Amino acid sequence: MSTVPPRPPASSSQAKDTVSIAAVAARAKVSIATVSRVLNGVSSQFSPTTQQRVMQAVAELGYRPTVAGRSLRSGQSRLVAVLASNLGNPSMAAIAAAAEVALRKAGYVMVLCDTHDQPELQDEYLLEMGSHYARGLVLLGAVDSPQLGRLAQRSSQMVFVNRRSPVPLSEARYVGIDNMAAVKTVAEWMVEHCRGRFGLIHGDVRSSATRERVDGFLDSCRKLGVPLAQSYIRSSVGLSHLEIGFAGMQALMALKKPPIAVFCTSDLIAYGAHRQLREHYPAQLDRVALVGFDHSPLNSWIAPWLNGVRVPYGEYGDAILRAMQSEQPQDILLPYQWVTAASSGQT
Amino acid sequence: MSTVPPRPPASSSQAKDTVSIAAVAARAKVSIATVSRVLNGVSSQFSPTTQQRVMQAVAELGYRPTVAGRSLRSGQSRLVAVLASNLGNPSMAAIAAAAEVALRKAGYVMVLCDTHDQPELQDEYLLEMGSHYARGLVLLGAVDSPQLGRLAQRSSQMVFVNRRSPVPLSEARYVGIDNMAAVKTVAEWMVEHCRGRFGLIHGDVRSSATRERVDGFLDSCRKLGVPLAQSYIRSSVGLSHLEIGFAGMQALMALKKPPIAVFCTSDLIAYGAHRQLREHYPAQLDRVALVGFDHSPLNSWIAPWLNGVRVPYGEYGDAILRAMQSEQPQDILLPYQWVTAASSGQT
DNA sequence: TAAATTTAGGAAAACGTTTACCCCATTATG
DNA sequence: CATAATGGGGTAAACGTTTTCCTAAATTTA
Repeated sequence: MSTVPPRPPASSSQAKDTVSIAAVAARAKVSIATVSRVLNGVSSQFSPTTQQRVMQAVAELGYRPTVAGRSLRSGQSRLVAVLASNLGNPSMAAIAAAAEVALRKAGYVMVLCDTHDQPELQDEYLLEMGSHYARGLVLLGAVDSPQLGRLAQRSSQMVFVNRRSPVPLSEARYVGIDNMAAVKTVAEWMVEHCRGRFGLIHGDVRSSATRERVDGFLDSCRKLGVPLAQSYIRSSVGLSHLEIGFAGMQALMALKKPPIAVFCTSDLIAYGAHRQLREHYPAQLDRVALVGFDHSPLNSWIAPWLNGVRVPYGEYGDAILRAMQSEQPQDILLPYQWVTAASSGQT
Repeated sequence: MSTVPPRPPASSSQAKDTVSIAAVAARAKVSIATVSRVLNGVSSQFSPTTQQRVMQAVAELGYRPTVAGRSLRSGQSRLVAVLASNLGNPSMAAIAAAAEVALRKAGYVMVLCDTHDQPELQDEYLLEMGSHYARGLVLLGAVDSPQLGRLAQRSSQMVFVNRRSPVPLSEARYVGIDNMAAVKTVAEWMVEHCRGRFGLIHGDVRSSATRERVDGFLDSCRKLGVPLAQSYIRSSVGLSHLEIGFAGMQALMALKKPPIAVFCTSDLIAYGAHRQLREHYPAQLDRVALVGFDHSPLNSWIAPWLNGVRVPYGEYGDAILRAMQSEQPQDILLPYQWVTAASSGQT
């Protein structure tokens, strides 16, 4: 890990047609200070003529403040970094897209990074964004890394999404789903529809979201009087969610009494489980109910057989923005929705 | 459209713990010029002791050059903007993710924007990125807009991806698929498997990619002696690809002699078509072959029934980088792959 | 009318880099 | 030995903003 990033590659030549604030000032026959003040709306009032002259010069020259000068002086920027742990995951991509819209509307510019769940890469990005004077850091699936703790008390706001901070922080902003309540709904549905004959396939428990879902689900089952035997709980480390589902379902179907319903802690896991059934247990395809978590809009088109908890990815954007801008650090838990295969038909 | 963007929101206080090049120079007991030169590897050699003193000071202080100062001085930055026309489209998200990895490896930082296919938004982003001294502009589905032409001869490199520049440019860099060759393969397969009994559902022809695919396909069919009747060609404007597929398939199935194979110019359209069959013509579900274009890795898991052209999204990253960095503007056509439902099982 | 207060706007100092221009010491060349 | 060439490294001038002082004019108050 190199401490100092490379300099920008040399370009042909400095574009000299850039119009600076000095040019505007000259054209409007005022000082550059006045131009800056008018544009930033600082200092109570100006004479109407001055204001108008400045605005006209700005319009005529097509002036737009250079970001570098501005941030150098002010020590701030409009950049907000979103560090996703895995952009290949459609749900993360959906959140990133929603964040982009919300940030854009608030005047920020989003920088999107993929940490690939690697602490070194996350650190590299954290440092890089620090040197950009990034206004905010949105961690979409944070991993534990040396810089994470150090940057906690920095001026830029950190927001943790879906996965809580792996290090204890004094100021923790969090956006996510009420996993506990959601899996309680799942557990109730499963108990009602198939007493005792259900299983669980989950992802890596190092993710706080997965942990909450697994623990909450098992806990709810216990409280409902239908505790889950260990052999009906499956996972694997080092595999993708798709493969975890594929392998997990294989193990479950090999049991003496295979489940007739399976809760998968993500849609991707459910896709994998479905493929296992389709390829090796086609007769059971319609008899084993699958429950996912995410419920991408695509599901109603290509995976209508999937029940699950719908996570409102579209609402993440505004929520992230609110969490970032709020004076006091706060948790935002978004409302989820329970979707059954029967009801998912309407778009 | 406001010409001048808002200034960054006021923050609590300027973080004063930032370590500048001056601090490094003081600690190493050299001038700041020397520090800069050592770090940037400019000017042939330094005495080993100097070099070592500087590096040690850098390490001890954890120094990292401030981006604003650097780009203000040099008129360049390591930012590369990717302007996507619709991040909700999984294939665009996939390309963006691939681009991020490639750019990152080359020392760039990706800024991701969603233009929502709106010229005004695209212009806004183009201007914004200009004021960031963006090193490159990657247009992932460009639309025609006033600024697009003006920025052509700018210092930052423009790369058009999948959709060619809507305005004639002297220096056009393009990355995409060889649509012509791909649809020829599709046409041949369809003619061989179902003489004359096939249809076409396509998206908005304002996209050059769609246009190439439609024209190429029809042309290939004609050359193969099986021209396509107008009633077997369907599209709709203003709908999402999913809905276009749904509606298009409905129209095709209502024909006196419905097709037994349908070419959809994108996977999403094929998903929509499949849903139409599933919901309203379940008896035909296994009898009508669908051909898509994209072939997301998810297909083998949840849409194994889909044939199609696989677009190597993973390779877009490197290709975009090459196109951006190459001295001479060039087109890069990536190799595609023909995938049939039968063979898509592996992976 | 003179003094006190407000107001509009200019001059200049930062912000953190890179780099053109030096100067000094050392070595090579005549 | 004198001079030219070289290498190492310091000084200071940019880059384009924002903002702190200040000043001069305009307004209010006594």
